[in-house]
Amino acid sequence: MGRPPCCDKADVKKGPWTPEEDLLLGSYIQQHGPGNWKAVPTKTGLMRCSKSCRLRWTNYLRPGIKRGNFTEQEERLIVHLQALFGNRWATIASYLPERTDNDVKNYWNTHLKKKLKKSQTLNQEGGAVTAASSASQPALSKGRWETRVRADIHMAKRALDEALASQDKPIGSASAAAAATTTTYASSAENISRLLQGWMENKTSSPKTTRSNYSTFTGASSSATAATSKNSLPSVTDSSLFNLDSRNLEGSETDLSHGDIKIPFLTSLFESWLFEEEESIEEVESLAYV
DNA sequence: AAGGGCTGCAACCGCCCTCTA
DNA sequence: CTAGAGGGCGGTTGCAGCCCT
Repeated sequence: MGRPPCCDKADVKKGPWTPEEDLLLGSYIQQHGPGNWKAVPTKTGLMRCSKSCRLRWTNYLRPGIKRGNFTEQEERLIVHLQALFGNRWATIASYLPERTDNDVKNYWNTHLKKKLKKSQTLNQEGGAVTAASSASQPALSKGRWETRVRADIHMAKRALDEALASQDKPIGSASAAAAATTTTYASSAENISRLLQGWMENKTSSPKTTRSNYSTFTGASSSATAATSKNSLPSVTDSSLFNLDSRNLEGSETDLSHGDIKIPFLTSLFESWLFEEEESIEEVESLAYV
């Protein structure tokens, strides 16, 4: 007994989006901005469900989305964040502003899972313990576990810093992204024109027009993230991050309700750890994975 | 060269949360 | 306070392209 579907399935088109549909959606959002998704299909004439429109925008048409291979730093960041937060892809993706949660999720499921499994096997043979495998380790004492979580946060933070430094690009947070609305929609015009151009080229010249080829044309500028800087990293105290309801915890591979440690405790712990002086980092790291 | 299995990713589904009337 | 609508999120599926035999 779930909710009724968001739209009448009989009238709704499904499957891959065409360039024409993308153009319609993109130009509508450029004019009106994202939101009020319910109205989008009727206003644009798209025979798509409102959710499908939102998904297409957030995962694909939205400016500032980086496509293609993940860098080693992004990879490391995902591994650390996954160890910390479990499968909360939206949270993890918020630390990778140019990637969507769907991208991160897909990358995890198709690449990193296998990679980690492989390295875990090697580690078991060799006796080493990696950060990524820590979630599957036997139960730790409370103090030990705290130390490990702390080290994880530090490592994640460091990986993020490294990633940011190497990108030499500013990072966006949800609130800052909202503030950058004007820039965002300005750049979507460029996005759409590139999209169409690519589509035309594909139609005329490419013998192997694929869905993914088409997809690459929507790789857009990073202007959506331009409004913020490295100094305004998304805070772990964001309600989104600590929206640790039962569903989230159940699905998480990292047990944040470990033993007697309750979520409010963790929240304050995270806050204090992240914003206090960076003391004894070496000590923390040396203790972390023993 | 062909075809069967595998892989990667876009899109869908359904549940949950939040907001508003 | 409550119910319903809209939006967000994570899990899963379907299919196009690739790879291997």
